[in-house]
Amino acid sequence: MNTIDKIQKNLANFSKSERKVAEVILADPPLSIQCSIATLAKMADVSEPTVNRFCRRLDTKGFPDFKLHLAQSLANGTPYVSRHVESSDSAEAYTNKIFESSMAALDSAKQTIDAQVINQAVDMLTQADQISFFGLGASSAVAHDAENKFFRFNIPVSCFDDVLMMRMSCINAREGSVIVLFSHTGRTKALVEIARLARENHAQVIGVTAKDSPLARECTIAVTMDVPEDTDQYMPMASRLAQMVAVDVLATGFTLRRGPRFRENLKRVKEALKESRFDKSAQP
Amino acid sequence: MNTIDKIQKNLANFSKSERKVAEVILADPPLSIQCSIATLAKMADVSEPTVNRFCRRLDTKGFPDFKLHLAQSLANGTPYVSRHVESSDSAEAYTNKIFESSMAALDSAKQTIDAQVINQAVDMLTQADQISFFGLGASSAVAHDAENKFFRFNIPVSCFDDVLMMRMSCINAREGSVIVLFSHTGRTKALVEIARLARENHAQVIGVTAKDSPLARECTIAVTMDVPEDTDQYMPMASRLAQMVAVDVLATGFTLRRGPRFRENLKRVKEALKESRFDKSAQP
DNA sequence: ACCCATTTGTAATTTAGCTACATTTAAATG
DNA sequence: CATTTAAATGTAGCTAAATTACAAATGGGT
Repeated sequence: MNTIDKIQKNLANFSKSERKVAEVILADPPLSIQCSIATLAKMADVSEPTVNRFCRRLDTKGFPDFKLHLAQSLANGTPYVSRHVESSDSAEAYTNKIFESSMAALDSAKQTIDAQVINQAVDMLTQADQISFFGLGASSAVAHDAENKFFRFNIPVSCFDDVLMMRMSCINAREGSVIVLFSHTGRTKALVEIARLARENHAQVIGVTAKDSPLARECTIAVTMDVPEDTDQYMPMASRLAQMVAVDVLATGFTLRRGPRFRENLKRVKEALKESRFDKSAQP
Repeated sequence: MNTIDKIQKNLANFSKSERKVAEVILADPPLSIQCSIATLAKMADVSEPTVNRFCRRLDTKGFPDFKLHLAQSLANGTPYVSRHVESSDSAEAYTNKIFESSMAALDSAKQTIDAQVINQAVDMLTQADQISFFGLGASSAVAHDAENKFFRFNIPVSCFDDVLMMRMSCINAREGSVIVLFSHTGRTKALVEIARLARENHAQVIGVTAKDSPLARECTIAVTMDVPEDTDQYMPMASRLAQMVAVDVLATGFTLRRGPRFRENLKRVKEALKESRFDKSAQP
């Protein structure tokens, strides 16, 4: 798929001259796509047809076609460097890497999320009398974010990042209660128990978590996404982002389902916030 | 940035023939990048130089360069339809659109963030005796997230999403205190006052906020990013994501600065969490 | 209706990329 | 170790694609 990866993978299969071409391209891909075949050949110290043959070996029609493919690999966030942060990285380097890997994670989440499940979850949320958001650790921020979002919809919402409070909340759950649980791994024992407890008390449970995890199995609906977690970091990064975007998706589905009159209400909430702000034109 | 959007936006500015070209391209962008200038001219029923002029009007060097830009726009899921959610959208449609616009927002943030400023902020954070994270509204979730992240570093951290608590915290600030403020607009009056108060009490203030905003001016260091907020939504979405990634960047810079022994400590924190999880192999 | 500015097309020029063939290099076999 | 043969690389010529310069046409404004 990715042309850069493809080149790197085939490095061994290339001939000596072709490898020279590969190295020149890998050294600075963005430069390469601006070069003509002649300049690139000169840079790699090979002949033009060698460059052309190199392109063909990568299943492209020729040099221009190869550049097109390469350009796509370089587009929008697709990192052309290994996206793991190295201890020698400059501020610019790790900043870019983290942004790029975050985008890649969202792309992966997007590709693996099931719109059908989103639809069911939105259904459930729109029919809820009351919505609670639970998250522990890194996911607690996501739960807070969800509370903030759904609070604007003028329905009873609550949010807990504490197991005991979650428990108490579950015990008081009713038929119309919907509980949304955020967990990257879906293996946090406490949360799995919470999910079970909630269902025993007839609440509906939506889990935003890993596929086929213990938590997913305990939920009424499991919104699952594949997020490549950068395990080198010892900190969950990408998963919270994906969960937050999932919240955005659910919130958006919610407003769409509620219709235009409801969106007017949202507008009023936003207007109400304006007073607390400095005017954009005024220079304080 | 995005070439497709650029074409659509400039449709009105184009001349009659140029618009013909634009329409042919928009009708099937993937096809266009495979065409030569001659075939594209024929398809649009214009002359070749007209196509060339069209390309130049979009700030490209010529037709081949334009194709490169177009190819990038088409890459990795970047939608070549407008990414605003419509009320008629299916679950799949709005899910994709939200993920895509989130990625685009991060890309924009990445391009406008200043690594030099990140570096300064990391410097400041590593020298802090104590770090506090403040955020109101949608940014409160970001502040919580930051607290969670920096808590793992085993330094005194706190987090407030309440103006009164922020005030009290500022009054108790000392030389070594670093306060990180999150605000998308940078115009929330309360937060600007907090920043001033903090500085009056000799705390160092890092603002993750909008460029040239009142808040940015009150801070010791302002980490600013351009994030195209989808104002149709009446809810901040993209900005929180960008802020969270900024937190990741700062946290990463922090660990890198602290060196390898420090990272060992992080590993231990992670190991400690394992006990509270279901084993991946065990099927409960 | 005429003039000027803008737009569009034609034809020529330039440049880039590709093909066919020659040369070199390396490998394999007697 | 020599010789043959296949693979790899380069050279030169050719084709097609893109650009430039200029001319024709269109359209607004006086």
